[in-house]
Amino acid sequence: MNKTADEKVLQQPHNHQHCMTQALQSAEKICTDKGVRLTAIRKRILELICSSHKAIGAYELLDLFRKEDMKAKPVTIYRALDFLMEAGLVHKIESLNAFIGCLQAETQHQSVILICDNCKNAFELDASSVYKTIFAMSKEKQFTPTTLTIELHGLCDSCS
Amino acid sequence: MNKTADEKVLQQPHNHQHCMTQALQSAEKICTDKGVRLTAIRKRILELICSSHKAIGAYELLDLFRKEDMKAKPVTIYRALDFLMEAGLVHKIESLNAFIGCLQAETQHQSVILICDNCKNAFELDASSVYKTIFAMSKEKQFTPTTLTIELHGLCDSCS
DNA sequence: AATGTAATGTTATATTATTACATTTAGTAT
DNA sequence: ATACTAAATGTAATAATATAACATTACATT
Repeated sequence: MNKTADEKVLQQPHNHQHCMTQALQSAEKICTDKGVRLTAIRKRILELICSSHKAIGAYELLDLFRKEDMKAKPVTIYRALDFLMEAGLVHKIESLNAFIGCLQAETQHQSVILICDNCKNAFELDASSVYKTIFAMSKEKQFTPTTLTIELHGLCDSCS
Repeated sequence: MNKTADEKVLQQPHNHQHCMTQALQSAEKICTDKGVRLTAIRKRILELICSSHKAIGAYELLDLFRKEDMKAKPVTIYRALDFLMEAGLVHKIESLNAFIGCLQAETQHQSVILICDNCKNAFELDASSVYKTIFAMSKEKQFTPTTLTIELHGLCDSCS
């Protein structure tokens, strides 16, 4: 680890404000299309998640959110997370019990999540071919696949 | 779901006693080779895990183990699980917070875990090619991979 | 038998997540 | 505008999963 964790974000420096704006716009569009409501709480929690590319835990989110809404409880966060995941705006990283914002929520995608164990930045890599292979393998075993989770831990460029 | 969950186990009926015997023999061999101790607690917890192919939670294990050792505590189980995972004898299913015995602990393997959401039976499918692809993809992004988790939920042959 | 290390015992607590039910809010129909 | 309805949120409690810290015991080596 010869670079500081935040020296770069993800693979390359980027205008993070753009990520935020993009995520929020996608959220509005997706919710409108689905006919569901992106309420103030849900929107704010999405913003908090998307404020970095680091995986964030539900109780970390709660701490942040409480600064603005003292009466927030764990269930406030979990409800919002459930909604956002259902809408495809947020993904849960199972191996961390933490959450990240999705940068491609409007696009159908099948991805591997790369997780840097040093800086906790996590990002998705499209891996449709891998999905295809795994689904085919499972069907050969008479398995009917539904959800595939692929998480790769390691060190990102900045942290290695 | 037109068959009962236990009508068949995994993909085909099998002599489950053989799985147990095999797992325990592997465990002895692996521990001897590594120079670590398969104590009574560790062995018994491995047996409990391997008594079926269903993913089992730590507290379920605790309940079972307590029938034989009233003074067992959560940490008793977690310590044994840590040991068994370190030895490659048990895998954690991250998306379930549950554990399964490994049927090929002595062999180097890179696998996808197929998890039936009806009967909870889980089994590994070798997927080296998929690992290769994902590792290569990640390296292209200057990511240094360590651990890859692949979990496929769905319905097994018996339950679909 | 004395020693050092690994394993286990014991208590407490941290972390993650859900259930149940009351109340409020927002959209819809009248 | 008003009443109705369903969705969202408030609130309290608790369930489920996991770890920390320190004391004691067992085991292998000398």
